[in-house]
This record gives sequence, C-alpha cells and structure tokens, in this order.
Amino acid sequence: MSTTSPPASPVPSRGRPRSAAAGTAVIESVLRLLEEGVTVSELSMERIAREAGVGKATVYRRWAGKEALMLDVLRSLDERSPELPGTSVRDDLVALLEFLRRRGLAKRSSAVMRTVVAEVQARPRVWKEYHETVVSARREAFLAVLRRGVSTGEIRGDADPELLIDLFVGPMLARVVLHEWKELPEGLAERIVDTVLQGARPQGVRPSQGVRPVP
Amino acid sequence: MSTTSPPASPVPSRGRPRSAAAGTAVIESVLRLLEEGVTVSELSMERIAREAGVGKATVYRRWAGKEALMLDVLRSLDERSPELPGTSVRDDLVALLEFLRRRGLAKRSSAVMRTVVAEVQARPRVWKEYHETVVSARREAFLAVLRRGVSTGEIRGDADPELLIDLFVGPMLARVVLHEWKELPEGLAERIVDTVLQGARPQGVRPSQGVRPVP
DNA sequence: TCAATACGGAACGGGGCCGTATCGAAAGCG
DNA sequence: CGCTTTCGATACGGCCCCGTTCCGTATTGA
Repeated sequence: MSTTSPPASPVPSRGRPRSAAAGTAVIESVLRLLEEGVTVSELSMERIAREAGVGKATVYRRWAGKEALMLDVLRSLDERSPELPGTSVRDDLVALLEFLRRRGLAKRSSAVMRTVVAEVQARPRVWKEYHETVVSARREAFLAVLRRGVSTGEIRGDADPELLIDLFVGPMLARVVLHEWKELPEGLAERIVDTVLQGARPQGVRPSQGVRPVP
Repeated sequence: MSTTSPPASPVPSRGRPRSAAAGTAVIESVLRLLEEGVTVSELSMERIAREAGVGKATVYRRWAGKEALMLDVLRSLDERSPELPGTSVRDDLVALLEFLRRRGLAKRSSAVMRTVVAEVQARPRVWKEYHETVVSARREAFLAVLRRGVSTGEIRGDADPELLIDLFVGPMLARVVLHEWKELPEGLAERIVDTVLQGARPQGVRPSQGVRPVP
C-alpha cells in the first residue's frame, strides 16, 4: 500500500500548509473502521473525523464528500504485483497466488473488498476505482504468465485464459468470501496451482462416460 | 425460494388473524431493495414499511428489529439443490454448477450475497444464517458427488475435496463478485467442470521443470 | 353482539448525520 | 513583523430514522 494519498484539492501556496498527518489519519481511520466490520454506509463523515482526531472541516477541506474520500482510500490500497521467479510458469503462478494469499490474510484488504463489493450496484464509480486499482492489474499479471505458458507448451493452448485465471483465483476468493473464518493456509497456493495444472481426473485415465474434450 | 416465511412471533388465536400478505410484502420489498443495490445499512425499517405499503407497527409486530427481519429474509431464500442425472460424476457436477449459474444470473441472489457478505464482520448471526441456508447445503451436495467420484475412480483420490469444491465454485463466484457486469454465459458450467477434470496442462505432457505431484 | 386483535396511518421524543459557519490558536511566507 | 491559511472544536438548521403509542377501521372467535 502506498503510504501517501493525493490531497485531491487545490492547495494554495500562501498561509499555513496543510498537515499531511491529518489527511493520513483520516484515510487510516477509514481503513481501520472498515477492518472492524463497519459498512461504508455506516461510516459517517462525523464519525470518521472523530475517530481520526480531526475537525470535520478539515475533512471537508480535502474531500468534497464521502464518495471522493472513498476513492482516495481505495487508491491508497495500490500495491504492486510480486516479482516472478521466472523459473517456470508453475512457479510464477505460485508466486502470484502466494502474494494473493498473504493479502487475503490481511484483514484490511479482505474487509475492504467485502465492503466495496457491497457498494457495486449503488456506487459504480467506487467500484470502478477498486477494479482498476486492485483487480485489473492482478488479472493482467496472470494473463501474461498464462500466455507465456501457452507459448512454452506448459499450458494447454485450447483453454480459455480468462477461465483459467478464475480457476486460480477463485478458490482463495471463495474461502475469503464464503468461509471468512477459515484461514488461507500455508501451501494453499502450491496446491491450487498443481491441482489446476494436473486436473482432478486420475492421471492417464480416460473415463468411459460423460466426458467430452474441452472445446 | 420458499414462498412463505415464519411469522417469527407468537400469534394469539383470538381476534383478527395476521395478514399473510403483509408479512410477505415486507420480505419481498427487502429483497427488491437489495436487488436495486441498497445496502443493508441503508435499509431503514421506515423505508421498508413504506415501500411495502405497510404500517411500521405491522413490521414491528412480527419482527423485533432489523436483524430478526433480515434473518427471515435469508431463510426465505432457501432453495433445494437440483436433481442429479447420476449418469456420471461429470454430469452431476455440471448439473450442480448449472444450477449455480442460473442462481447467479438472478440479480436477486447475487445482490443478496453481495450485501450479506459485507455484513459478515459486523453481524455474525446474519452471516451464520446465510451460510447455513445457502452455502452449507451446496457444499454438501458437491462433497457427496466428489466422494462418489473417488470411489468410482472418476476423481483422483489424493486431491483435497474441499479444494476441489472451491475450484468448481470459485470461477462463478469470481465472476459474480469481481466482474459483476459480466454474465455467466451458457455453457460455463460444462467448461469449468471439464477444465478442472482435465487440467490446464497439455495432455500427456510431463513438463520437465517446476512441476511436482499433488501430495 | 362483543371483546380481542389486526390493519394502515400519523404522531411522538430522542438521536445522529449532513454540510456550513465561526471561533481562537497555530504555522507558514515575505 | 503582518498576512494568509489551516488547525481542532463547537454550533447551527434541516433531515431522516428509531421504537413506541395512539388513532379509526376491519376482521376474527366466543
């Protein structure tokens, strides 16, 4: 997560400069509250200011309203993709998923995801920001690895890359979203990657009924 | 979805009986509002009653508060698992996923899932109800099919069944949660099942590097 | 017929939040 | 040093919601 966030308002050069600490405290408070399970709708500007130890006017001086503030909160979550070992497609996939696992373990990011997800229908701009900040970059990283895998022969060329991404990401998502109390155990990344690569069917077996090739 | 919901309050046998229509209208309104993207926190009892065309007292006569009402709303979502063809494990899995796909397409259920997911941290009882009403039964159905598959040799015996379930369910979940605008296209169920069964690796190929067997 | 309970509607006092304004103090610049 | 702007704090009018209570009316069992 980047430590600073854009002031998002014009800053005159005259007079007392704005306190960076105040702005940070606000964003940090929002994240902490979300982490504690507070819904975005339950987050009032008053409460945010109160918890941040900041005057309400200070908040409104930087952000036009709650939506603008939330946008900056999401932008503050920007995190780079991990470095890939490059030894094999399998190892790169494991690295990507392991990164995701550690993020998913962080209550902060899973809480933010949960609350943002709920706002999808009502606040398209918030959702768009989250998608561009968090989701898209991750997908691109996976896609690049998969494309390389196809060209090196490590990945089937006739499989839908989008579907494969969802196959890799889906299990951790399912556990965070549907079984939040469960942890994402160490070694889960490897198990997902190896299972997807290898398939659920016994090796070398061609079952007689009901099986069609992937188109 | 079951059409009726428990009154959740003692009903005296004397006097005018409670109108079933009123109670239904309330639950129906909550579902419709959730469908429109309203967060649970944004749902006020007043608004619910107003939209249901019902006196506020009528709502409070049946439910002690919003949480109790939400619990009954979730209970109203109870839906049976589909009948399984039984021709093969593959076809049974496709049937389960196809059922899920149709549900996911229904804005109602995905909207409810989204909003409920956001309440996880703050309202454990609501989450528990949703999990028992929706999630657990689905998991059991998958588990039964997978166990049968292991015994018939259609599914690897050394794979973690819980992980396999998440592999089957995860992709649709990912699309509904992370890419809500995308539809769940026809044929997705088959593609997921076949890809998971077959694996992402080219058939018959034993890559030289980085691949370890699933433990 | 009558007592009991339901209905939709309206009102109650209490509380929180919104977005703005104003305060005295603080912190920069020239 | 003044001038400007921000700081945290407090207060404002207006709005919505909570949970309860009271209407006048409707619908049941005794």
